[in-house]
Amino acid sequence: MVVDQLRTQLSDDELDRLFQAFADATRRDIVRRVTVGEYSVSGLAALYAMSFAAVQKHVAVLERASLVSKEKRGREQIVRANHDGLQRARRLLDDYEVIWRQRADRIADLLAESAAPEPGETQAGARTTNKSQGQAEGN
Amino acid sequence: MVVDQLRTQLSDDELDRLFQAFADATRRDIVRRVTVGEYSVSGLAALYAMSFAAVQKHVAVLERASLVSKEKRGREQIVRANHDGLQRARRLLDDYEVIWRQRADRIADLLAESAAPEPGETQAGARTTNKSQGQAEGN
DNA sequence: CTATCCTACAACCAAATGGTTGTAGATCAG
DNA sequence: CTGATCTACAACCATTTGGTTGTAGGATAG
Repeated sequence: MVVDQLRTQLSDDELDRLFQAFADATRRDIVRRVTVGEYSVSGLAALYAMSFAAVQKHVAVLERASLVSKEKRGREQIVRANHDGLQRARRLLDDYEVIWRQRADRIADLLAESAAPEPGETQAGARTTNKSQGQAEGN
Repeated sequence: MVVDQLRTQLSDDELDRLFQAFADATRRDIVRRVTVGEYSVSGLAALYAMSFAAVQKHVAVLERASLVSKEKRGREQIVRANHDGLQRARRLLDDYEVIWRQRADRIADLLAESAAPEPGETQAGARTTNKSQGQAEGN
């Protein structure tokens, strides 16, 4: 029951690409727009004060992050939202939320027990007491 | 009723910093860890195969994104999670979700009406019909 | 007091990012 | 066929990012 909150199974690279894709206002705007309607790449490019090639790159970033997909239609390339990517990002943040709440619960438990020094499984290991505390375990 | 889903009122810069902060596996790990327990900066540094200064920079990125905060305790600097930042990120993705669902609803409506060409408020404007479609409006 | 530990910060470097212009291939209109 | 449009991609540039090492200052242990 301890591994359940990380069910999403996204690789580090996928998450890097996902959040990196969101870390730009133009790209967030593109995502919002193609969520509402359909745009060609040039249709999107007309919306922003930058070159066509720049918007093309933004779309490419979103595509690598699985947040949008393109579909050729005649001579245009239609960009549409990929809802799965969005949901995966949400799920990760939800996982953090779950961890946060578990922590709150655990603190409540500790306060309830108040003094029952169950050895070997306390919340220790967090505070860096001093030397030789678990190295490189988490990378 | 159209502005309600963007109640979060986060500036573009804040959102940039927020998502940029999540766009690195080491930083995500730091957030996860300090959500569970308390770590000093050097305690965190001992966990990763990189220099103390590098971890220090990661923590600084998280701090500028309002995802963690530091508190001086003796000669150590304790890093702890800032739940608000996390919640703000979640809320933005939730907003996208709301927009997505509204779009689904609207498509359903259109399919229901099937043919009732209510002028001036159809879903057009999205497809880039051809020339002179709303430029620079969104930036 | 002295040595050690934790932190902060500057300087530097390679690679990635976000933008540009230019060139070239497809597709559509006439 | 010809011209206009939409796209893709290469090359280039400035800035940011993610890492390093080195120096210096404040807090603690002995």
